[in-house]
Amino acid sequence: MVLRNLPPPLAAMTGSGFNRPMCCRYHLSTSPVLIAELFGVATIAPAIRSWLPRYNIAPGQACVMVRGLSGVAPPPPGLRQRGGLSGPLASLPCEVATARWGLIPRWAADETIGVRTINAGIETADSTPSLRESFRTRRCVVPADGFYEWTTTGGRKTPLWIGVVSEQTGTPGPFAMAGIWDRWEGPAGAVETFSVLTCAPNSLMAEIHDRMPVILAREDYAAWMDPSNTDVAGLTRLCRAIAPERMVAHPVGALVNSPRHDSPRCLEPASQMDPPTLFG
DNA sequence: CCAGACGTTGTT
DNA sequence: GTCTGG
DNA sequence: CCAGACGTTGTT
DNA sequence: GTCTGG
Repeated sequence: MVLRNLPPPLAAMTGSGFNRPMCCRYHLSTSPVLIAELFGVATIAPAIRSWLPRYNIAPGQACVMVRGLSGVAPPPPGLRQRGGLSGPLASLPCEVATARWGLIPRWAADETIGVRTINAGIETADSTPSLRESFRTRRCVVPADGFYEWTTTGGRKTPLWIGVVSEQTGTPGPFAMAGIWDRWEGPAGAVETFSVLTCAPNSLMAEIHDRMPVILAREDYAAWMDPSNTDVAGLTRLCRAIAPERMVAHPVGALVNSPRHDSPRCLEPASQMDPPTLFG
């Protein structure tokens, strides 16, 4: 394999491991309030206001999502101005809400299907029964500050942190993974869940995996989340890999391996010798 | 028609 | 709910 | 994704 | 080895 897009030390330690689900851990340290501000979202669900920064989010856990609201008129531009609402979603009624990672279709007999719907391939999202209705009418974005992937070299597994460079600032910052959601009525009440869409990888991600999460361009947020948008072909076209130049990756320590560890140390760059061996 | 599945990934 | 298999 | 469990009985 | 929990 030719490794062109990772820095040489990173390229040297990546191996061929292409048999895992995609994007199964991620990091969101930006607060929902700031996400709302950056995205131009007017509504924040009360339950999400107590969200604390997370550095190691795993499937099955409560997460943050942004979704379009049906039957709510957008505020007129004047009111938008007075409310200080700007950003890519200022013209679309949206809310920042919470949902569990692992989509449970509304018709499911039990919630066990949720362990297999962490990701949804864009190639089949509009045809497969579990995902089709959500793809057509219940699209969302899942804000993140980074995600993790594991790469195996000579039997040794190394976690990588992967970030996305903001077009505004030129530095890694919050980004939006494309998702779909549903609401399932369970014995203990309603459960809202989501799945992260995946697509074919760009050249950087291809060194690590054969899939990558769909990361939306800011100018596409509103079209993606508009519940009245029925242009399936157009929606599908939005779900393509972002440019590799907009991604950064570095190895991190084994701390992140356990979902019980959830601290800023999970992000800390590790040397390629990490974990240290007896003889360095 | 009913019954049963319904997902991701890749299968080194 | 919606599709496939029988 | 990784870590960790992986059984029986029956149930204040 | 395989499944669940996080």
